[in-house]
Amino acid sequence: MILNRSFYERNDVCLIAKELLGKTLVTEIDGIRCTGKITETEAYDGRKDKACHAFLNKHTKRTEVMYRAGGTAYVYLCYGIHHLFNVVTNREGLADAVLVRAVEPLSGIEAMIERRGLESVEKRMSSGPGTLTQALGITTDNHGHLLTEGRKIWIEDAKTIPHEDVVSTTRIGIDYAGEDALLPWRYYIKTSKWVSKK
DNA sequence: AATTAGATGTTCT
DNA sequence: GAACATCTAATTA
Repeated sequence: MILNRSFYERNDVCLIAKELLGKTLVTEIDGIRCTGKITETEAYDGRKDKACHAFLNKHTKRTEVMYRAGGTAYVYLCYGIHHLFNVVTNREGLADAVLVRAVEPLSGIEAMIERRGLESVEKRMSSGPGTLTQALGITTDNHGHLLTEGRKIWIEDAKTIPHEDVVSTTRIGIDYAGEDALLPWRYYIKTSKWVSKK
């Protein structure tokens, strides 16, 4: 079942980031269907989190879609090279988002290997925010796409990971955010090897 | 095993 | 110009 608006529009981005663990991320790009189990996420809060691109209601061309309704894809180019995939959450006007940082490949493996330029499946294929998007074929073309329609990109429901199997720790690459860099808003599945950094 | 350099669009100074 | 929600290959120790 495809996750719908009521899942994404809740007013608790950290809860949604945790609940996204274990769910299935699906892409159907260039006619190829690929799926992966979400194993690592990070939460960003537009109102109280300095690390968020939309902190203090900041509007730029890039952040505009973060203010849309929950369930919208926010894809941006990082370091001029990597496409990072986020899910916008909360109601329209409240700019929260969850960054998907790693997935475990489930199907469409051949296409993922091809896109990543690998010979076989290995950890580095999709455990990292820049690599999973490359594996699944996600680019800034998908920026602003609705995840609730089952077209090109969506997320399907799956069993929620039990609380004791979820690790909550600090986020990566946001040292510039001062004290907010210490918030334990990165979540990953303890038993999974498909995690960028333990 | 740990550190460094190089790739490079968008945004802000 | 500088910084940035990164990754890889090469270098150092």
